[in-house]
Amino acid sequence: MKKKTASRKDIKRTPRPAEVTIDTVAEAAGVSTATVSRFFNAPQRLTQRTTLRVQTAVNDLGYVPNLLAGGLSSARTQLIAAVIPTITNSIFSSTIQEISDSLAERGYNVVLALTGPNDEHAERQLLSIIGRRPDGIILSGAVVPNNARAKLIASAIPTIETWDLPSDPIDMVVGFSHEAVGRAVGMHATKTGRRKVLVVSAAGVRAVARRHGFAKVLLEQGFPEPSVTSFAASTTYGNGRSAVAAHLDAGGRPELVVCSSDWAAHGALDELRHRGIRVPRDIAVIGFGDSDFASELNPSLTSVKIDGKAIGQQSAAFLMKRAQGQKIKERIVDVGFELIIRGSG
Amino acid sequence: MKKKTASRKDIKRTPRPAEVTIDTVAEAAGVSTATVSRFFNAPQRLTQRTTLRVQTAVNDLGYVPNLLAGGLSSARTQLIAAVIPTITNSIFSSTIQEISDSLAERGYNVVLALTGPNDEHAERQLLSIIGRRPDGIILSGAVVPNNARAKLIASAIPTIETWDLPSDPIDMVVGFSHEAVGRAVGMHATKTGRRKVLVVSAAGVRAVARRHGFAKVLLEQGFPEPSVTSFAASTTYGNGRSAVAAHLDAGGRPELVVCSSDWAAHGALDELRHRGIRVPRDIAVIGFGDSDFASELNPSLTSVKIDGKAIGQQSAAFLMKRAQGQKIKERIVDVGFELIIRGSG
DNA sequence: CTGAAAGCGCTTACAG
DNA sequence: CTGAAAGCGCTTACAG
Repeated sequence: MKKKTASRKDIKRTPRPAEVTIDTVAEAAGVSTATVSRFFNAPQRLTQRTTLRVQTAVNDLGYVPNLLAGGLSSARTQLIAAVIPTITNSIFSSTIQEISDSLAERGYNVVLALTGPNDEHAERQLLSIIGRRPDGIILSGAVVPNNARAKLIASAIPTIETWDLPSDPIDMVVGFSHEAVGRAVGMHATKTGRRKVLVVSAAGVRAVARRHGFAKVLLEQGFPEPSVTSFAASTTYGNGRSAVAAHLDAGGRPELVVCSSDWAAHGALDELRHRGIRVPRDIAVIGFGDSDFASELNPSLTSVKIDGKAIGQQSAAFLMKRAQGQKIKERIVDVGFELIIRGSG
Repeated sequence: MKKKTASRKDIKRTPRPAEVTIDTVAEAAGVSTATVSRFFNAPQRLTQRTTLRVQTAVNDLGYVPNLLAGGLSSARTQLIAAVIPTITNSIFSSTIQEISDSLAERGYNVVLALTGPNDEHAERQLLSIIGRRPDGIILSGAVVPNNARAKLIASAIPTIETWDLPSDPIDMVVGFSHEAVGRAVGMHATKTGRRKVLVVSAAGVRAVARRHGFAKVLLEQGFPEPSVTSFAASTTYGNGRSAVAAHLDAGGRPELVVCSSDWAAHGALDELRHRGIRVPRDIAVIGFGDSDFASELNPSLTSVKIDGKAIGQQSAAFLMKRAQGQKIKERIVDVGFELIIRGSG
């Protein structure tokens, strides 16, 4: 015996809510779906008359092409993945902003992978990102677990490591040497004769690389090894204040405070002023990042400028070249950095 | 006569680079593609023996499911779109971070739409985002052009407007009243008897709403209308300094400086100290956002705290409810705010 | 618990 | 310049 429901008209499957598809548009315009597709992807191939008819149908129906279907069909998703540790206070924002801005008019969007606190989280994010088959992946400051790294390579998705110069690159690189930054700051410190140094630093690999480059130069010049106060995440204003306060309270008498961010440097400056210590006469302060406020402080802040926007531009250019099937000979670009010496020492 | 190329073996189309697909895995595991699909989406429906076979094949082949195909087929993309003006110095970061974090383990990713400087740019970003058929759209601080707004509504994608309480919501809302924030600050100002006020404000609709709420209370209490220095984008440290400097240089003698961001307030504090003006004795300063450094400043900064993380949590909860097909009765949530009175007045 | 097969909404090589 | 039709890699209602 048939079920009651089986006797109802022709309902076989639970129907999806009707979507305006390319078929709807094609029918309304009296053309084939191929023509509607060309209207969006190769408009120069249509006659004016055809263009007009499709345009009208598209407008009337409010049609928005389904990019999932398009991407699946064409193997181009117009999606760029940005892999960063967190989005909050990210020093990489300018790079991502630039990538988004410069690729937006070609229809690209940026999808985020926030690798977060641990490897499992990072791994899961990376895998789902690979599953979305982006046309490019930008890695900035994120640690890629080994398994994810292998799948990344196997995926053959154009990948750009940025804000660093990895010794064993996955694919393309647009960055600078953190070690070299540390050495440059170290040269400056030794040149100005500041022997006793407090370093306020994040614990990430890149901040540590800067710290090592810095210490290396000091030791080479016969200076004592710097004191270090380390913080798990990127250093904040409060970190700078408290690190300086604790160091001084413990009897430290530094001649220079080097911070892994301008925020921490700002905090250091304020703590020193609060204690009536003169900058740079008694103690010099150096930051990192050359934030918008660095030049506005009193005294203005010596810092290391990284051109995050240029990193974004170069990365976008790399991806567009790959998208056009061009080979890239020089796949590693060192954008360098600039030590900007200002009033703080 | 046949073309030469036509006689070569069976080449009909330019083949794509071979991808490891669900078919590859199914064959290797000796099961159907349906079973492989279930391995990922409904593992509890498989026997242990089957699970093991599929698992092995997946590992051996390094298979990563194509989420475009999955999304197209299931009409669930596991993609959440975050629509914000810019990613640089975004006050909305905490909200997006929270959404990403809380939805990550369910396989969701966040795709960005940076609406940017003008309506055309915003429109294009929104349209391509709609084309990606996200399972939810979070709007924060972005202005949605009318045409895009219509398509958004037509798309039937669950949409949440955040960080505001729009009078004519698109769908769901998780935010607070900027007007009410302004009034609260105004009440505080009148209570403390500060009659002459300088407002340092961004020109965006929300900053302006706060400013209006603020001015309204002052006028109602018989206080004079505040002076206003307005900036196009969100206010920076430098903006705060220069606005205060210009105002004082022009002969202004305010008793209170209200800023549309903590950064500007920080700049205002520094400019006042630089001029030997005591805070809060001579002039009080109030910020907005309760940034991490607000409580660390000297004097500590009075500010308005918005719980951006809570906005993200509530938004994620809304989306998950919708994803499970639940109806939401109360679609507008006012998360409120908190005026935190500290040392600066 | 598992499989065969239809279908998701596009793109594109061919043919005309 | 335009169309018919195969194919992209999945999911899922049915059937067994």
